[in-house]
Amino acid sequence: MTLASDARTVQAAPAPGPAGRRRAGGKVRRMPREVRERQMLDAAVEVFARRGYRAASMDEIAELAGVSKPLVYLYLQSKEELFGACIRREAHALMEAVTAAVEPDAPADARLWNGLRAFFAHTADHPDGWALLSCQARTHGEPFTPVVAELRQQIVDVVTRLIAATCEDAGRAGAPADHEVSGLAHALVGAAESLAGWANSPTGAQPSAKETAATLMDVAWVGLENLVSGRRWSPTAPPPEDAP
Amino acid sequence: MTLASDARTVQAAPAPGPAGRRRAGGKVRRMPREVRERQMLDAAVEVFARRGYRAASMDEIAELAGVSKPLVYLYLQSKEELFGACIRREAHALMEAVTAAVEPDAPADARLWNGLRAFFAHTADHPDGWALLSCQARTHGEPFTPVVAELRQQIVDVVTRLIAATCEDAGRAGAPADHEVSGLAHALVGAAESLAGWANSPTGAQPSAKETAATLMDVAWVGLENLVSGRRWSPTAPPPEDAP
Amino acid sequence: MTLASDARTVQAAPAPGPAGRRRAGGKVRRMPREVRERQMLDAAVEVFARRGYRAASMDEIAELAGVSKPLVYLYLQSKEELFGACIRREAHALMEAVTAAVEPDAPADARLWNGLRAFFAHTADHPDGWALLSCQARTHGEPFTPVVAELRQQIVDVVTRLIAATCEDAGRAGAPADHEVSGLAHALVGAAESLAGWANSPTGAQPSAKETAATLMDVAWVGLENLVSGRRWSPTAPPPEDAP
Amino acid sequence: MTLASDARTVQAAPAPGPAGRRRAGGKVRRMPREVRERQMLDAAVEVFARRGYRAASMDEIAELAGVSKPLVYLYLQSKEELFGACIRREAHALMEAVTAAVEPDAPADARLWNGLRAFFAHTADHPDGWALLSCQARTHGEPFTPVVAELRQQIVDVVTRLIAATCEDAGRAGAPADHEVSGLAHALVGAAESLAGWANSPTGAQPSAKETAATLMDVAWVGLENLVSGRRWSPTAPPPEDAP
DNA sequence: GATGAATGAGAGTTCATTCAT
DNA sequence: GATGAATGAACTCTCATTCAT
Repeated sequence: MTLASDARTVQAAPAPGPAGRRRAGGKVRRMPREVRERQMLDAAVEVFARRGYRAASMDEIAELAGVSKPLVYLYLQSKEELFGACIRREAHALMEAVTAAVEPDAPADARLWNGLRAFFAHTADHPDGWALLSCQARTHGEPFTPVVAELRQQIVDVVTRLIAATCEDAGRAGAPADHEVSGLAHALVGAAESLAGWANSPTGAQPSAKETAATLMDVAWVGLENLVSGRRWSPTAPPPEDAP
Repeated sequence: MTLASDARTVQAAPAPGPAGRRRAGGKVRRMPREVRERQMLDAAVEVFARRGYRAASMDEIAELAGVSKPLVYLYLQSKEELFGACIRREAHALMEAVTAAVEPDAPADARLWNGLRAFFAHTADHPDGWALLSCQARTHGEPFTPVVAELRQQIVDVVTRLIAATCEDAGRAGAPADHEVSGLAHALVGAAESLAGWANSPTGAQPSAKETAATLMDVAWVGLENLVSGRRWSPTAPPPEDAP
Repeated sequence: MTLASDARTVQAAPAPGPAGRRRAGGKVRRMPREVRERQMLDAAVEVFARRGYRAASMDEIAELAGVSKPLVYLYLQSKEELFGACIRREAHALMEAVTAAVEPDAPADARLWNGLRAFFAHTADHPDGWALLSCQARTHGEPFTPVVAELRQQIVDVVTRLIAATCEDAGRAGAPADHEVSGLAHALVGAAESLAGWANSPTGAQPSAKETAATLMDVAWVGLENLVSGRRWSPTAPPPEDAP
Repeated sequence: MTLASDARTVQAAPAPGPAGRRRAGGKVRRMPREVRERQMLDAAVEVFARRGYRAASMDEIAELAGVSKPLVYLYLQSKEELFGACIRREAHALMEAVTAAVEPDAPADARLWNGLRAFFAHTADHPDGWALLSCQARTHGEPFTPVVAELRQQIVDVVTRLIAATCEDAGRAGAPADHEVSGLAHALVGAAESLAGWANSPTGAQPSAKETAATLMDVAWVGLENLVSGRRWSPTAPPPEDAP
């Protein structure tokens, strides 16, 4: 699992290198471009997550990255491009983490289980990246909305495929319709998102990724199995049909 | 059910009223403060939802509300207060809608079912309000985040109580621990939120509130029942314990 | 002769008005939009003339106009639009001044004479405006170049018509070809421009517009008459034909 | 006639030279300083002419010259110095071209004629240099204005001497006063400048240097002769003395 | 000698906010 | 009560210029 964003470098103590490469003040200068760029992306993800796209200022990003603003522009062109680069990197990292954890030949429930664990583990490790993908993604009106929406859709698609696979593992009778599967996928992803936020929130029990995944599996898997085998919940005493 | 935001007034042709209340130019003046304020809030919700908090401009809000900018400030103090007022109004309306639909004495599944239906119906009817609550409000580290967090907590609490009630309806054996209940509640709320967004998204099947609620009930209720009776999912072939 | 730019207001002491309209500091606020706009244009013409388009800063313009920068943007949109407005105003004023001085029914030489006097008088009175038209106009690469070029062309066209009229007043024989007339017009305008600059330059005799016009008439009119009647200068001892 | 700017080197494929002076990459290194400097000046003249002083960027100049930016600074100190060097080189080249064409012992009209032809030929051959001298340099109140002003004064002085010589060739009667001569010289130079711009402009007849010079001689020489012999134009019906 | 890496300073532009009528 | 006039502060972005290798 090679995740670009694993190599966080913000504020990280740089490799000392030979004596003389440090200034008296301790600030290392003249890093290779690749390293600087990663530092900037790290800082940008953090600031974008904390403030939102509009409220984030390039000044703050540059300062957090430990470079001057013009350098950010030199390497990453504009605020919009910078944001796009952040989104792409974080989405890619998350997808990598999840797909790497899912063995294609395992049974459906094992795949879901492993995928969920990887998802919760990754979002717990990269809360800022997850904040970017889950919150900023839905903000309307900004020029990058389509990009984010597409990356989010990729995640939903993976889950959709998982559920569809589950259906195929089971018998055919009463299999849910396509739009039901789609709805389920969104429900599952939403539940996972919410749990990720809850698990990472400072208040509360701070459960591990495994516990969180188990909680979700407990409630979702049986429900899924039920659904797949055609059983549905129905109101025992059907409510009056007044509401939409 | 008296929801403030039901009485949308943006751009609506005002009731003419007695002669003399209109100017020659056709613009109605001297509306009662309450009405003006609602107009402003309606406009603000729309603009905030469309653009996001930072990108929304007071100019656009004032223009959409049909009033001058200083009046907006006279009534609502500042952009931040205005946003807070929007959030409070929309949150209150949503809570009202949901709680009004839940009969306290009904069985647990009926309460959940009715609550979900009301939730999906309301969010579908007030997409701007829902966009505010679900997206814009979470983004910013700004001072209104607590308001939204509180609303969300209220909803989670309601659901938590529902689940707890379900547990009590069932026997005691294997009842989930408190933190499990909490996690379940968050999962359920997240699933509902995600479904609401999906159901309202322009792409896709545009299911009715009832269908959406059914989708969620199908997967969640059986899972809940299972959980309540102490059954858990567990990996049939336990994966190697390498991950957290 | 009603020239917009005659009513210069930069730094002008504003009409006092009733007591109480001045602040203690003496700065008058809340002028009608029209007045403020003229102030800004005056300041902009001065700064653009002094620094050139690119080197002129909106800060300096705003300060010279005695207003804040946002007001300049509120009224005049952008630097480019502001420059365009300056060019248009100054070109219009110059054209007005010249055409107003030329009686259409007068003989050709009288028209040229009066036109030149008006030209020199106006450029002497509005050196900044003239600097804008004559210098900035030729700067390449800027987005407004076509506009300035067109306005400059209008001036050349007026002179061209004057010369053509002179030709018609004279007999037909040996009348100069069209492209010769065009060249003459450019030569005359260039001479006038140069004289205007010389007449306004701090060094030297500071001749009046009338004297300047006389100097130009002395050399140009006889030349013109000669040309019109078909006489040309030719090298008495023709130089070897090696040069282009 | 040795004009520095004749040896244009921009983008020119350098003479290969002995093996070993090229790198593997094909880029020639270690050119003699003189050559490098000329390349830079050529590039700078082109970019300054195209964009104007302020809009020209050192990046673009360095790139066009095919060298790195620090090298430009090493050789030419600063943007301002670089611009000054361009102006000086182009001004020197123009003066050389004109003075080389004027035989000191020829009669006055021949000297004027040859000088004008050389002027128009040179400006036509070096449009960028001429653009620099005629437009960019006048605009700015910056420190290189004196350089251009001095060049211009040199030209005016030459013309002034020509006119004075013409006066001496003719009789003394009615010879123009000194300030008249000065004015005439400015008018002539301005006319020539304007014609140079017109002759080089993309629109229009694109006349040759000889034709352009002839056009100017036709109108100016007779005027000069007239003036020298004391004849003046005067309004046949003197206009009312209302204007300055 | 030549250059990739880096920046201080300042540009145009926008916006929430407040007077003074 | 309602508004046209006005601004301080901040933002994105660019550029001439210099190190350190």
